[in-house]
Amino acid sequence: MTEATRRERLRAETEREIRQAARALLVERGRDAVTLRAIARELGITAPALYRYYDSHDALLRQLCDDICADMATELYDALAEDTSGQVGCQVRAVCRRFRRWALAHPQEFALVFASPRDPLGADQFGSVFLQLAGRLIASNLVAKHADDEVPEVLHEDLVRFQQVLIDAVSVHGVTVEDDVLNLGKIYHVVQSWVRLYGHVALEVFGRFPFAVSNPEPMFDSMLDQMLTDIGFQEDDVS
Amino acid sequence: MTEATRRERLRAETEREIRQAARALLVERGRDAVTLRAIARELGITAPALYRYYDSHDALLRQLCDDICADMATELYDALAEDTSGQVGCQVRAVCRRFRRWALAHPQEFALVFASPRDPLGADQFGSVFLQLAGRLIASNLVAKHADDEVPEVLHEDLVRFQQVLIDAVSVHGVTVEDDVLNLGKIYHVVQSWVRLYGHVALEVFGRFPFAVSNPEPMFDSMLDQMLTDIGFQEDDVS
DNA sequence: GGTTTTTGGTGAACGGTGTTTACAAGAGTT
DNA sequence: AACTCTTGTAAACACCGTTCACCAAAAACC
Repeated sequence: MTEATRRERLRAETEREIRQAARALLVERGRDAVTLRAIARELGITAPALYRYYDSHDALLRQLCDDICADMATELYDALAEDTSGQVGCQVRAVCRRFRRWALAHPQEFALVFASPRDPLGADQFGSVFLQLAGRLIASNLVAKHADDEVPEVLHEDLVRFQQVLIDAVSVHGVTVEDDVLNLGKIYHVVQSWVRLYGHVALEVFGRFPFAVSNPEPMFDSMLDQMLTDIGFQEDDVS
Repeated sequence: MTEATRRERLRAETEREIRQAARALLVERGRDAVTLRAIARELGITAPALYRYYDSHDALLRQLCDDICADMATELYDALAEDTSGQVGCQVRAVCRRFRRWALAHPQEFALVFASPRDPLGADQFGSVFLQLAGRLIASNLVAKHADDEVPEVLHEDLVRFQQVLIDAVSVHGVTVEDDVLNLGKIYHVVQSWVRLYGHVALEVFGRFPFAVSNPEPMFDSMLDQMLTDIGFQEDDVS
C-alpha cells in the first residue's frame, strides 16, 4: 500500500512526533520551553538524536513556524467553507473572525509567527491563504468603487506588484480577473484592511490596548463592519 | 550637593551600568543575548552579584522594558515639542511618525515591549504618553463631528471607562475638558487610530506585509492622513 | 548467506545559561 | 576596636545547544 520503505515510514513517524512534542511544549510552556532536550525527553530518546532530523534548534523552530502556519491556514479555509451564504462579505467576515479566534486561542503560536523580528514570512505558507482570500473577494466585488487616483502615486509601483501577485494567486486556482476589477484603489484598501485586522488582533493578544477592554469582541466586529464598508461592500453584496 | 550617601551613589551607579549593558546586549544581539553572565562580564563582575540588584533574570528584563518605555516616551515628547505649528493635527502626525521611526530603529526593543505575550503594559509607562497626547488632541479638537450613537452600545461601558481615564490623564496636567467635547464617538476613533498605527508599525517592523513594500513611508503617511481625516481634523484645525 | 554500508541511536564532553549557597572583604556605625 | 550591613566572590547544581566517537541494527549488495 504505502510506497515508502519501512525505514522511511519509521523516520516520518518520529519526525511527526518531534513536531508534535515541540508544538505541545510551545503551547503549554512558551517559546523558551521548546528545547531540544525537552523534546527528546518527551520521545524517550536523547537530544543529539534530534540532529538526525534537524540541523539545529533554529531549524526546528522554523519548521515549527511552518507547521503553525499550515494549521492556521486549514482553520481559515474551514471557516471559509463553513460559510454557506455565498456572499463574499460574509466570507471575509468569517475568516477574519476565525483569525482572531485562532490568535486568541494560540497566543504563543501567534507571537512566534507574527511578532518575531526574523525573516519575512514565507509567502507559500500563511501568504497563500491571505492572497487566495483577498484575490477572491476583490474579484467578486464587481462594483469598482475605488479609483486608482485615490491612492498616492508613490505607492503605485508597489501596489502594481502586489496586484500581479494577487492575479497570480487566484489564477493558480483557475480564476481569472480583469485588470479593471482589481484596480489599485481596491488593492490599497485590502492592505489597509490587513493593517487593521492585524493591529486589532495583535493588540488584543498582547494586551496592549491603552485601557482594559472588558469585552473586545464587539469592538472587533465593529471594526470589521467599518473595514468592509471601507473596502466597498456591506449589506449590498452578491456572490 | 547630592543627598545620597557614598554607598547609595555607588549602588545607583552600578545599577545604571547594569541597565546600560543589558540594553546594549538587547540592541546588538537580540533578546536571547541579554543574559546575566553576559551583563556581568561587561561590568567585570560575576553573575551572582547581579542578584544584589535584581531578584531574577525576569525582573531585570521587566526593568529593561520600563527603561525602553521611558526612553521612547521622551522621544515622543521631543517630537511633540519640536512641532511649532501649534496645530494639533501636526502634533499627532509628528508623534506618530516618530513612533514609527523609533520602532524601525529599535526593532528588538519594540518586539520586547509591544509584542510579548506577557502582562499588560504598565499604564504609568508608555500609557502616559499615549493618554496625554490622546487627551490633548481630543480636547483641542473642539468640533464634535462624532456622535455617541455612532458607536455600538455594547462598547459604551468600556469607552466610558476609557473616557474617565483620559479625563484623569489630562487633568493631572492641569487641563480640564467638558464631557461633550470628549464624547464616546471620538474616543472610539482614537482607539481605532491606535489599532491602525500599531498595526502598520508592527507589520513593518516584523516584515509581515503580504508583499514586499519597497518604500513603506508613503504608505504610512497615507494611512496617517486617512486616520486624521477619520478622527475629525485635517487641514482645517486650529490649535 | 555473508559482507558492507547506511541509518538512527547512545554517552561523554565543552562551553554556555539561571540560580543558590557559603563565605570573605570592605564600608559604615557605635 | 568591635560589630553590622553591603557587595562582591567561588563553587556547585541542573539545565541548555552542539559536537564527537562509537555502536547496533536495518538495508543493500555481491
